[in-house]
Amino acid sequence: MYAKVVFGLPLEGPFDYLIPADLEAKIKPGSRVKVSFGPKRMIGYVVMASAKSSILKIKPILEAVDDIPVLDRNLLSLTKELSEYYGCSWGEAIETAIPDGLRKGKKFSSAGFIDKENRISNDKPGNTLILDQGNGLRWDIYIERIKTVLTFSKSVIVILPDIESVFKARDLIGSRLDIPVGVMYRNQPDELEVWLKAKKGATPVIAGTRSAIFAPRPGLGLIIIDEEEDYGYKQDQVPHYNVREIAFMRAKLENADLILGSRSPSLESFYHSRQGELKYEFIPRKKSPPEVKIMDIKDFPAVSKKGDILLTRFLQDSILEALANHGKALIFLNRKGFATFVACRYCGKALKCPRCNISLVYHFKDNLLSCNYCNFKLESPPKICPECNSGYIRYSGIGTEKIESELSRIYPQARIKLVEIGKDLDMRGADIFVSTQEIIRHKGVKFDLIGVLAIDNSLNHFDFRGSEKTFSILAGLAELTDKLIIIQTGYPTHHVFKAVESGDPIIFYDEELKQRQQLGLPPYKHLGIVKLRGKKEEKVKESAHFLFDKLSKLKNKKGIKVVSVSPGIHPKLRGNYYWQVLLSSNSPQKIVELLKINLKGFKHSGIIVTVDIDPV
DNA sequence: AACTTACTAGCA
DNA sequence: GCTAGTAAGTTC
Repeated sequence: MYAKVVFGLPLEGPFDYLIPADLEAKIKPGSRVKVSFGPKRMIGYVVMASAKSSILKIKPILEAVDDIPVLDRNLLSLTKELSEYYGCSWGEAIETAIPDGLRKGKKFSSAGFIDKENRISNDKPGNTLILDQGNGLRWDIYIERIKTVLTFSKSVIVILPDIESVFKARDLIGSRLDIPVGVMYRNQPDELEVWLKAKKGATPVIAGTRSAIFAPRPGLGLIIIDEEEDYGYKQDQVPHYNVREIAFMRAKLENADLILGSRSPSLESFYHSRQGELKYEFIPRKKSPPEVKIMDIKDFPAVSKKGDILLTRFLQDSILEALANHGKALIFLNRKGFATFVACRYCGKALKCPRCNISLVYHFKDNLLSCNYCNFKLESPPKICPECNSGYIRYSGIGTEKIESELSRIYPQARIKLVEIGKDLDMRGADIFVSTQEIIRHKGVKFDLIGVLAIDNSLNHFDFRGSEKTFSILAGLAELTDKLIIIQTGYPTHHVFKAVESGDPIIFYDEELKQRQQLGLPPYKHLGIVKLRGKKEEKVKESAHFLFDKLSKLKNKKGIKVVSVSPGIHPKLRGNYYWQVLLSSNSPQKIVELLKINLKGFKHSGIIVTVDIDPV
């Protein structure tokens, strides 16, 4: 007998190996094996058994690492589908689906495994999208569905965006259903034990982050993805999978149900619900929505003495009123730091990160300059320009720290607090809170007034998802007050603000879908990005253009549009230069196929090429 | 990816 | 003729 083996390398394979007679009982599809591959010994994964092989110089499998496969049939198929969708090798897909310890060859004991027969559940409501305006009421639906699934002796995976939410979900589900809930995330201290426990079927409900979608739990009946639009659900390394896409695949393979829940679903999921691929449930707001005031900064200037655009008169008065009534106010600004742009007034030279070439942000409290994209920090910022030696360093651009100091100048009587990331929020500790979108993570806090500053940055600054991101932020903020939100903007008629003003999210989704369709963007088209990176700027640029020309000139593009070649969103990041080629198509499969063929012979020295399907 | 082999430009 | 640098090929 022969085994077809793949490796966690960017190599297609599979590679045939001879199964020694004494190992035949142990080696099945999904098994880990030790083999010699080229000059060295490696861990490989059996994907198929075969009675014959066409390879002449065949090597034997040296060792069966485990008694039972690391991946059952469904998970093995899932990794295959992942590799086909995202254009990585099957082996790479397998290695993203198993704990780090197993990749490195750690063994596990098969003691205590029982092959359990799965009962067929006849209660299958189908895949659902919940748009929850009810401040988390969707959790009642989650819990009911989990309860039902458990009565059929089936299991549940609940996916959350971050570890903190995972623990909260564990506590909530655990206490409401009076059951233990397993927790799973990459690099947790007891990762292997948790994985093993799940595989043995010991924890019917597992709460976890992105990677928990690969939990080896048998008899899966339900997958829940909360805050399904979260960008953390997209892996930022190869393979760039999105947990939502994998959840669809896994639910289908395991004949399980999928629930996507959010107060502001992705355009993709909303579109799927419109297409009838997802059932749509809407949970309305419990209380009447807050009053929303859109202040057009063209009509209501918000100019400080120094010329910085800060708070409109109306917002200033509203804060004063809130203070007079002993209320709590929140000032929202999605920019950390004191000054977001530091430059020499004499020669115009801006202080930028040497690795990313992005403006450094000045933090007053710690008296340092830091880069928002890498960990670069400059302690004690220069007083004298490094370029021209003049003493005129100017700080401009507004961050939350600056707002904090500005507020204490305007309201000397008020207690003002900067909301810090990852720390508990003491509502009694201040009258006015200043925060970035971090505040949305704090559940259950309520303000009497929310002022939204410089929101136009997020509307314009990003890619085509700017509106979507902005809407998501504002929907989150709207949950934090029942009274009044004041939004300062230069685009008062924008559909994002119209939707927030009316309290009807559909206004946003309808208009945004219309625009996306007109522009040929997701969810109507799939995008694919070929990213090129390297140490030499000119070489990266050259290679990117070479690839763009090559793809553009192809005769048979199978409905794929070669859209553009451009510098990366961050053209210089952590010492590497980035360029990218953008493709679009109705089918992500076709993009992957085209790139598989055309990147095969594409090798330029010093250039690393990666593919990202459905980038976010 | 990591490694080997083949080839080429630059130099004495 | 030598070598450093790089392009191209291979891994069952």
